[in-house]
Amino acid sequence: MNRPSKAPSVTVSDVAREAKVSKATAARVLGGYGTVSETVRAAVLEAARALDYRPNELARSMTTGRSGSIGVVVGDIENPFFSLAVRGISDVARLSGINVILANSGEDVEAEKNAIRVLLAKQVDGLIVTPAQSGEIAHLKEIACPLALLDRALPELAVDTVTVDDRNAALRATRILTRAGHRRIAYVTAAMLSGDFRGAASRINTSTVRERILGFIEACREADIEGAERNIHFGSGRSESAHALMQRLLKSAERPTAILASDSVVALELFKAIRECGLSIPQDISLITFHDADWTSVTTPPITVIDQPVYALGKSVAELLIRRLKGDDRPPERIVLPTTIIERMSVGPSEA
Amino acid sequence: MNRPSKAPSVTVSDVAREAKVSKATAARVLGGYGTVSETVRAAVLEAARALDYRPNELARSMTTGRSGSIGVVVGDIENPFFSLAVRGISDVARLSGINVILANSGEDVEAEKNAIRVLLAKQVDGLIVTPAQSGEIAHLKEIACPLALLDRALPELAVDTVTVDDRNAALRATRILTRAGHRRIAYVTAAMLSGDFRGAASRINTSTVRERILGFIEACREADIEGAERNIHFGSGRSESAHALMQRLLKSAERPTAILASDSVVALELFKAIRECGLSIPQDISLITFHDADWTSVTTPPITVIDQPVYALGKSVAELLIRRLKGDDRPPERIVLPTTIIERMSVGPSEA
DNA sequence: TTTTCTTGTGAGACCGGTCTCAATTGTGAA
DNA sequence: TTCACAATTGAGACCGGTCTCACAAGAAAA
Repeated sequence: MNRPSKAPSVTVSDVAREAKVSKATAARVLGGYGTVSETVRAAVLEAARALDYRPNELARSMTTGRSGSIGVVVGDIENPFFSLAVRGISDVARLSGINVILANSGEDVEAEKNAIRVLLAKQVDGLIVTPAQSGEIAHLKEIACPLALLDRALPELAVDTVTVDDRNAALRATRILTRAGHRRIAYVTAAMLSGDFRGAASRINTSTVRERILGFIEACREADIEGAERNIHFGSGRSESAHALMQRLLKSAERPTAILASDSVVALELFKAIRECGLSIPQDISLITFHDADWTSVTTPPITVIDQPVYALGKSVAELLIRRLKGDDRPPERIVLPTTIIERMSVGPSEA
Repeated sequence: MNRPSKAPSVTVSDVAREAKVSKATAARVLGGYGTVSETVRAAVLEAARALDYRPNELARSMTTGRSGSIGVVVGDIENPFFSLAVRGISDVARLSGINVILANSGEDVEAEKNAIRVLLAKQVDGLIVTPAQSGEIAHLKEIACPLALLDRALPELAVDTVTVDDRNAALRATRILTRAGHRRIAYVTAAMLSGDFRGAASRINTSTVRERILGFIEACREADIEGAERNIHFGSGRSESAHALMQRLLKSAERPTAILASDSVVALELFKAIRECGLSIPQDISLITFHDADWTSVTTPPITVIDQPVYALGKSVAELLIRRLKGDDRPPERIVLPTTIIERMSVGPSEA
């Protein structure tokens, strides 16, 4: 086995010769199209078995124009949020006999562009993307095959989109914090901001980020907290700089008494940073995070989370995309899935 | 944008016509092979730009026989162990301009067979597999392209393989437990066992599982613990039945005072089950797990783990496979990466 | 100046399938 | 018995690239 060189693969012609029929006929039974008599069908099948014929999907795709696979571009496959969503996508795809080519953008637009280019060159039938940045979406606009957006909507892009009710989720979560008496509340996200923020949330194009911020600000406003915009911290992923940023935040005189984290990776980093600073949850600081990652229930204290239907998120985009692949041409749909908040033990009353 | 129907894609011929050269010449500059004069090259490039030519990777693959992509079949992409290994693979692949088609086997042999069939039909240049079961490997033997094994070796299969020193790791971890005075120690793994076990570890074909068990038994033997074989529990994944199995284990009269878990997913389930049973770590029960998953350091108490170089594991197999893709034909290599144990707070002295 | 290489280019086969179209045969209807 | 029509089958074009081969032209060598 394992001859790295050429695999003298068996083709339809070989099978046809063996079965003593024309290439066209053999192709018909092997490809499962057209009409063939039972006798001939049996003969061809037998010949195929004898020769151990395996169809060349590439050749098939070339003529049909369909490759039977979809491309998925996510920010970071290591983030359990995406792993789970991808599972949802894969499961649905498998049921339709479609397979998934996965690409990682690392939340970098250039990598994203490149991944899309490669996937398109591979003739994927459709694409599911979690756009890394909001500013640059020209490359998404010019995609000539069905496209669906996962978790992050782009208002300028009229395509199938599945998100969660981020704004409302952020609003409710923040309210839990304000009602516990907190007034110095920070929102910490891994998202990068292109350009300057200065409170103009409407300028943020990525829906997920914008909506959450709007919800956060709204809750703060309800509680008469001013300048909530200043407590929004971008770019807090798993990097060195992010860690430093968190340390600075936690050690500042204006240290927040409560934090809302945009995903479980950020939350875990925050959790560690909080501990490193000798602070404790929820006495010194309260924490709520998006995504009910599996570890959030086993920490001490367990973390209050915004439970997003992540698997369903993946499942839904995949269904939307596949439906479109099958020729459906309704106007683009924007599905918003509901979230629930699981209150655990990481929120305490404000000391201040 | 987004016409789901036909994309009247621009071909080499179109570019050739536009540039007023032959198809062969246009193909030469577009494909980057052969020799072309500067003038003509510029003209073709210009025409390609004007027409927005995008190569059809499929067509290219068909003639060259190489698809420029490798297939990766892992047990469960949701398991952080695999996500991280896949990251390692992707990163290496990207550097070589190769992309990765990912498939999930769900640790099921039939799904694995199917995934491999599909990937092969898509003409992947090589395969990286984490074999789900040890018994059935016929489908792996007959793979006609370079194959590399990730994390699990198969002695009968002479192909490039990268694993960790499972036996030694299990040995050292178990010793920590025996030296703390534990005598009722359980090894809990998600692996399924085909057929009966009855202590004949040598009958287990999957190296990872077998080696760990051997290391575990060896350590028990060193400490004069008899019947360690009876304390090995298979099939403890994330399923309902697994949960029931854990509950039973923890509530039995012969409840172990220490547990070694085969991966972080199993460990997390165990951690929850232990808590549900009203037991505490490390007072009532000690716990060590394979894989330094990120959450293991934030629980109370933090978990002692066997730190596997997961990213390097992925990186190495990918390098091995790609080297072979490039024509290297040395005999198959079996790389064993070292592990280290990170002692945290989940191991205490035995009460018994 | 003639011969021998290079170098650049075009024509056309080929990869392994799908699919159109025409030809052949068999069948029930007229 | 004759004809329209359905069912089967084969021949060959085609998808969009790559690649071999022959040939022309200019450069270097004799």
